[in-house]
Amino acid sequence: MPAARSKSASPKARNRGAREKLLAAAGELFYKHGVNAVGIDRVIAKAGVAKMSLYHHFDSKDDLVAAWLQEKHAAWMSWLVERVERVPVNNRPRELFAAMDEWFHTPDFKGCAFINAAAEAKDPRSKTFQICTGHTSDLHNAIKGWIAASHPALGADSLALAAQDITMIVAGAITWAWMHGPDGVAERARHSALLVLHEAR
Amino acid sequence: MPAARSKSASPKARNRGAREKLLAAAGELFYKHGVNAVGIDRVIAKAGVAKMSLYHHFDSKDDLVAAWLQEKHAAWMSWLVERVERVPVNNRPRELFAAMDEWFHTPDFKGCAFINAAAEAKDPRSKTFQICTGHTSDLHNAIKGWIAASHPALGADSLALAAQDITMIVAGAITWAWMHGPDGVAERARHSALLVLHEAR
DNA sequence: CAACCACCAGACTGATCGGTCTATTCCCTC
DNA sequence: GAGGGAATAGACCGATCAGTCTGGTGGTTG
Repeated sequence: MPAARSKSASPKARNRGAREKLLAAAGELFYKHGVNAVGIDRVIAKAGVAKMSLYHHFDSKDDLVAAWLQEKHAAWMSWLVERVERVPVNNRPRELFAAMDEWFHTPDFKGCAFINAAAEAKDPRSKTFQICTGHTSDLHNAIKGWIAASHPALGADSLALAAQDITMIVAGAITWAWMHGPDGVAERARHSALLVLHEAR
Repeated sequence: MPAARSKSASPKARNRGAREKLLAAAGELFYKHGVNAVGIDRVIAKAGVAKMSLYHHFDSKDDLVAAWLQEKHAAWMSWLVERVERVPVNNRPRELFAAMDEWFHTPDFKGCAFINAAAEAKDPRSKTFQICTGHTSDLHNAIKGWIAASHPALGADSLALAAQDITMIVAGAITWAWMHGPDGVAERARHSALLVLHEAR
């Protein structure tokens, strides 16, 4: 969750970093209000950046949206992976839901940016939509890795199915936590997921 | 799923039904493209109705959106209830997922209109958002009723929790089916839900 | 017949949309 | 110190946004 603010993404670090400011502002606004509800002018105002700087770094609004989602995807996944994989392999499935619980209680939590963005995408073939489905696919793969490590006896098929089940449970929990509040949601999801996992063979 | 086309909603049935045409057109467009991506002009063009007729029946676009969601909520719930409750009580939990599977494979399926609309709502206190959360709450209650009938030994607390678990699983399945395609998704969700149900006490 | 009412077509408003263009300034590197 | 690239402010474009207003049509009802 905490934003990784380490090094400039620009190859040469001599500019004043309009790109980073744009991505940060766009991220906040798009996540909070939705992609279609936020105009270019509002983004550049929040970023404190000229409009031409935006179109210098990005081809279009869609391109900015895609870049934001790409970045967010990388940040979110690496946060989760780091968070989950610092506990022993056997505890990782439960740790996933501890991480979810923490995330759900973040002050600015507004559900899954990728599910939300996918809901606004005009075309399933758009880059935006592809990134969104890629996000859930990557999450599915990460979960598969974790339960493979904690349940080495599972065959490849059961593994993929159990991982899908758990990914769907996580997706439902995120949606529920956003719409009805975060309390206890991750705990319920963990309960369901561990049942699935326990029963897998 | 099939639209209930029975009687005119207007108290006096002598008009030509611009309101119904508007709700039908708005429903199609809003569900398919998202609320914020569809303008008033497109709605009235599709409905074949004058702009003033829209503002005669609805106060604003938000009001039209709310009316559409209300109507859709009522239609969807009554479809599901009718579908599930025509099988014996013991089969109703599984029948829920048979209904989901059928719905997921509908040609124009684009996920849950209420989850999608909630993602676009500008304010959690808006009427739109309230209808969306109300929708999932009503679904939760319906599920609670079904598992109460099929598992009469369950206490009130376990009942509510199990129903929440299953509602979250359904929500996750809807999202997954929309983003990754409908095949087999309901089957996986049913599997998880029946585990939850079997283990509830 | 006259009043009424739902409905129609379409012009119009002010704001905002995504995006382009010009002109200027700053700073870094040859 | 000259050149170049990244940044700036802000005017401008046509399109579209939600919403208003005028004026007219046709059918129903008193």
